[in-house]
Amino acid sequence: MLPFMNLTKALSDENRVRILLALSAKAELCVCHINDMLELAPSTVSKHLFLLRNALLVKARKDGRWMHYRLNTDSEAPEFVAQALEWTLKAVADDPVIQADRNRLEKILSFPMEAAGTRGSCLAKSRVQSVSLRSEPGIEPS
Amino acid sequence: MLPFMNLTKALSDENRVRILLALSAKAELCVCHINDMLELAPSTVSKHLFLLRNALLVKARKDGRWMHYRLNTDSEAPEFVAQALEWTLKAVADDPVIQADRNRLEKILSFPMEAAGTRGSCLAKSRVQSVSLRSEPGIEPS
DNA sequence: TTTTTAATTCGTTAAATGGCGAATTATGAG
DNA sequence: CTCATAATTCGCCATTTAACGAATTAAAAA
Repeated sequence: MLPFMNLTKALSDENRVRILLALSAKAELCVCHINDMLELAPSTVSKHLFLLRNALLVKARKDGRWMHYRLNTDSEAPEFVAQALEWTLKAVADDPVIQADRNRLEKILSFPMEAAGTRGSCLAKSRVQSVSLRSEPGIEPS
Repeated sequence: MLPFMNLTKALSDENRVRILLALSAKAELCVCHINDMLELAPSTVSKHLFLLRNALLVKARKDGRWMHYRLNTDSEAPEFVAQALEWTLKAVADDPVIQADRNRLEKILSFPMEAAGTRGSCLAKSRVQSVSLRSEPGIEPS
């Protein structure tokens, strides 16, 4: 019961669901990018990530001083976790909030020094000029 | 987003999950039987049932002064609700808490006036002699 | 009609949860 | 080594939520 309840509790917060969907779009994200996307304090995001990890929904990889999170789609993952992910991603993929997040993420990831892939990115935070959270789809690229 | 969050919040409480699994075993249950099974105040159970209904996980049918709840497996139910039910029932079906609930439910349902199916049952509450909640499977029939 | 009973609604309380900032830890840069 | 930065942990506050009992509503029984 406990693993299942950890999972449902993890899914019961909107910001945590937003994190999962961001990860579904990008395969792997640095914590600082998630911070930027959610516009929440790092300590808050850190707690969310802990709960997601505790629920086995995500895994973390340390790279220097950066932590990269990804969906736990590994084969060791329990089946009910895989099903939860599948279900969740499908259920909210088209939601306006999620679509706006995707747009924001693109902006955030494009900042550092061209598409370097991984690295040199967390300075971006100070530069992201408040892209107006949760504006509807047509935010205009630039 | 809101319908999905209503759903995950509904699933994030253990007692509500227990209700769902009880319904999965019996197809339809009177509120008073759920009260007995959970050993919670009627007002508490009522609120749980409201949240489950709000999440579209269950439906209610009024029969005289009794309310019968059942899983929402109707074809009108959104697909993500059906998937949530399928996922949930499978994930915890074998859990000790759920198994104990099943045993308790059998006892509770056997009380009224033989297997009348629907009716005359809620006097049972005062008669159920505290069957020791959450004892492991081997509770002994009688 | 009056009484009893099933269920819900309402009001209150205690516990859990989400949020933040400050302090801490770990690692790379100067 | 010293400083800066990414992330986490800790302590606190505001909000939410689960639980209860009392009051209310609805329907059958007396």
